[in-house]
Amino acid sequence: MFFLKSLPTRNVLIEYKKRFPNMDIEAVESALNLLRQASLLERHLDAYFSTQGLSQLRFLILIVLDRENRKASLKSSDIADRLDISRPVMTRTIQALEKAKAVRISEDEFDGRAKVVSLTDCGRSILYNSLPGYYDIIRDFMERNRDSTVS
Amino acid sequence: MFFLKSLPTRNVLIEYKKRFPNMDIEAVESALNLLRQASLLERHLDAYFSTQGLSQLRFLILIVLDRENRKASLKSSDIADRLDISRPVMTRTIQALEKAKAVRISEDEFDGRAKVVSLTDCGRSILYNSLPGYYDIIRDFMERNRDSTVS
DNA sequence: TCCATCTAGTTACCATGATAACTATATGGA
DNA sequence: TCCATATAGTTATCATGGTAACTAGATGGA
Repeated sequence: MFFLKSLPTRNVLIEYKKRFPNMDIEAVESALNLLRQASLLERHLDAYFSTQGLSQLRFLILIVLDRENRKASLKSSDIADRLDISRPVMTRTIQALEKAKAVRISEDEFDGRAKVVSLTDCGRSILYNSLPGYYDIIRDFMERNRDSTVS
Repeated sequence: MFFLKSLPTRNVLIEYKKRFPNMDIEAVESALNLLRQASLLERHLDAYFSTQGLSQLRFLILIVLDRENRKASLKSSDIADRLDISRPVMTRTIQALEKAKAVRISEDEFDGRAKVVSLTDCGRSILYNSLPGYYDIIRDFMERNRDSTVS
């Protein structure tokens, strides 16, 4: 989350550059724009997900499972790796998803330490019901922000 | 924070579009790229800020104060508005900054409810010491990612 | 084979965002 | 003037990210 409603004007950046000459004005402008845009989009998505009983991460877990579930169930740690997220967060989140009947957690038959996660029919409907709204938010957001874009 | 290390390929998106025709493939690609890039940059910045005894938000508060402190001290709620952040978070964060001697909190002379926040010399040095490293991270990041850019 | 080391998952705890509900003060219309 | 309502800040609590340290199981070289 990055906030700063009104980004610094170019003049302000030029002032800072006088004192900190290693600053790259274009890079800073693009970076702040990137951070701000992404934070706004994340807020829209988070608000939407919470109406669906989901969160960013829960949604992504369902997406990953839907994408690769047919070949085999995924180990919890594989999902964590793919999502670039810590294992404790993974544990907590898949337990919440299991409680919501969206995933099934079972023992791995080859590795006694591992758990495998698979999507339930219920989980798949939650995901598929949420996707149209998700795509609408993205389309509207990208449309509205086509101009204030990141280089 | 948006994770998903490897974004969906175009083929995967095309598959989803068959089922969810309201999806705009270009928009989804751009949006996921935007979210991923911003999350990576935020991670770099957060890691850097924590070496400086700062956080994103503490840094931004110092920046806002530095930018506008000369004309008058800022009310806590004005900063919260500018940073688009909730007041409880503001309360907690300026109290932490006060404890670190980076800001001074005093009563507003016109409004008995309000508090005004101003940058201390110590706070200004913390900020100015952190800026060169901050600009370096941004420059390097934007350089490395000039190609994988957001439309 | 056996032990050192690695890995999967969990637990405990911290950081930092949010909202709801509270207190104290300000403000404006009857 | 006085009271209803609005606003500033705080407190309590939740959500969701992280790391450190733990348990249990896997693995590979002496």
